[in-house]
Amino acid sequence: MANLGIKDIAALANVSPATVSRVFSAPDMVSKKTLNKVKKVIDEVGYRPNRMGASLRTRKSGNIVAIIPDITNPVNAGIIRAIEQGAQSAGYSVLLGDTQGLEEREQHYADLVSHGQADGILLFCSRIPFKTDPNKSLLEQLPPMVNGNERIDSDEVVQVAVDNVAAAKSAIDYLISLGHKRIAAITGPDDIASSNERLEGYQLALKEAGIELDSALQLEGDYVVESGMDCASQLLLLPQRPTAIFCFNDDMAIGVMKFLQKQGFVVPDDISVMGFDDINYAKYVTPSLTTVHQPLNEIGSTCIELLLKQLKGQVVEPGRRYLPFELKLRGSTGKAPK
Amino acid sequence: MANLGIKDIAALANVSPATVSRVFSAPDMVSKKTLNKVKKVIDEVGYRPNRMGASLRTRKSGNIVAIIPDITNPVNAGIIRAIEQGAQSAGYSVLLGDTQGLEEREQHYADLVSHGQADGILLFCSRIPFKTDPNKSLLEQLPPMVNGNERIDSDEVVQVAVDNVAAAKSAIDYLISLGHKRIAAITGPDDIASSNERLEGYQLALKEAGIELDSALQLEGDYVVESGMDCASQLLLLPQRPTAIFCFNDDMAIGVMKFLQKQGFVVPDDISVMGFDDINYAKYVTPSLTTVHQPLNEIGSTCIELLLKQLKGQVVEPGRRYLPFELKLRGSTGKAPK
DNA sequence: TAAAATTTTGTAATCGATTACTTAATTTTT
DNA sequence: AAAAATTAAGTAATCGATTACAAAATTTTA
Repeated sequence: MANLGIKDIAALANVSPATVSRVFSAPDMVSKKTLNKVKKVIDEVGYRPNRMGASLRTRKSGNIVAIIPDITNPVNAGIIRAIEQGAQSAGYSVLLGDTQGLEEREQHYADLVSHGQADGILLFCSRIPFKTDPNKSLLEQLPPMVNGNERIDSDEVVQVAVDNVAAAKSAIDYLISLGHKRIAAITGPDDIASSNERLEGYQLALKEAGIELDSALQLEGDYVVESGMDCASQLLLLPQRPTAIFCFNDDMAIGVMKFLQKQGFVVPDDISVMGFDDINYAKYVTPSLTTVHQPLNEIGSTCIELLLKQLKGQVVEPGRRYLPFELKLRGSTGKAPK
Repeated sequence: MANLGIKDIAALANVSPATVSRVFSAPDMVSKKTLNKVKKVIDEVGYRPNRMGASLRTRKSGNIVAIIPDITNPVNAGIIRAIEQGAQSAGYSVLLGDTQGLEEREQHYADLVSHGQADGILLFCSRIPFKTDPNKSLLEQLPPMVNGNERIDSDEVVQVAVDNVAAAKSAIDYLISLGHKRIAAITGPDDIASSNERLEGYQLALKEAGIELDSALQLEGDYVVESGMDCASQLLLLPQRPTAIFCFNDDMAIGVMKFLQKQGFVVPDDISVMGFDDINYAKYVTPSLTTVHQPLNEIGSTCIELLLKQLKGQVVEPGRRYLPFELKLRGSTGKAPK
């Protein structure tokens, strides 16, 4: 069964191709009688309009591409799920661009737009994957795009995220309120904007509380469990150990706890541990992990909403939009030991 | 800057559109001299060939669609990552079809193929999302497709998975070897084929060991942590408690452990707990979780490989391909108490 | 009921590439 | 150096829809 095209349907129903097209795109422009006639033919032969044909003419692919560093990261997966949902109900499909953090791949996926294979970009990385002309304003060079969860250093980009500075600060404020003074931070890689923002919040909170910064308490991790373990072991070797460790994601916090426990420390009695993200398993480790909750669903749905707006031709004010974080106080943090 | 098309490039370079086309698709069919001439124009004006135009003509979209019940499930995410990798390096893009388990959505995504928006399907569900004509053979009605990780009841479909029967059986064999006789199973929803297969393996192992099946020890869960907790509480109410609990995924096993511990039981001294999947966090819960490892990367890469083969026009023998599972013996299982 | 207004349908150009086929240019053979 | 063989380039049809515009049919108005 060679696939039938709009012209075949038109012939079978004794109408013009234009009419068949209108049956789909503007059914109330065609009379009841012909509408039924055409519809009948359509489902008799099982006709499906070819999207490539339409896309070529309309210059809309109906796809958006989501560029993310790693889909196995539960934070990203949660966001993507919400995006997929929103896109689907607006008639869009989502192209998954898992980059493994490689710039080359970020560009590859961004290029889908210039090839007409996608109409817009949801970007979860901290660099702009285009060669841009520094003479012109960014705004007029970018395709419809929303930057989510990460930070791009430009106020001409539409951005959606949690206020990482404020979130980290409020995490540290909480630890300080428990009496902690020696508070370590295990950061993410230093080319990740959100990690740097969290670091800023950490330092801000300590300064405000009049606690001196100690660079020995600031370690760079890479967001995986093992790296939490490594950093924890370094911290334990310090002449003056921290009484609390704030990790910039939950995975590292889990690694820290695991390592401390292996060494015979009791969390939180000896050392408090705090994470960031509030992944599902944070509740179920032992002790349950105190952490900063990120509203993944809301992040995802806001991103897609703002992108869809742009795709409809509406103007979206560039700049950052902050979504509310929430401290989840659980079992891994407690009063500072004296 | 209105976007330039192949004709514009041809005009600028003083060649025919055919030649420009060949610069991309068959560069060694064009002479060095013209090749350079055309290439120069191409990157002077930043020309990007429009994929819709090409797709329309070639009837290949360059997309494949991955239909999965839930991207936030780490098992699915791991598989998808491998798929994305393989697809990308073969020049394909992946459309993400997260269905939330809804048949309607499965169909929606499968339809992308009949609309020419995707060339093939990677299906991780246990039903075929097409209306099929029972008179003809399935084989000739299906588009290029691979069914992964789940089971479809037809030997005309290309399938890739772990042998769930054997995997579950060997899990139970192991528990039996530790002296357990009262072994509970917490299954997945009963419309999930893989769950039913695991159940089969469970029952098979018990029978072979001459242990009588006890329907009170077989509870249906739904693969989330809370459901593990619920089922655990039911099992504890039994007059004769199990000494080991085999959960059909790790999340439920984590829930079971958490609940048992809350009730003051010691895992594994009082009750052993075993999971299935070997998600990343299985290693990091306390005690670490004994489970059945699924080779996510290999599942994903095998799926995409078999699909790409079909897309290249090669014939792929339908039927199941089993990938090796592995028992991960960790801290949550131990000798049966006497 | 004829004219005007409105609704419905049709015609044909168009989107941007690919490719079978033809023609032109170049190289090889004799 | 002419003929044959090979390589390079061009011509024009084609993929399947959409849509501006024109024409026909229908309804409303006077």
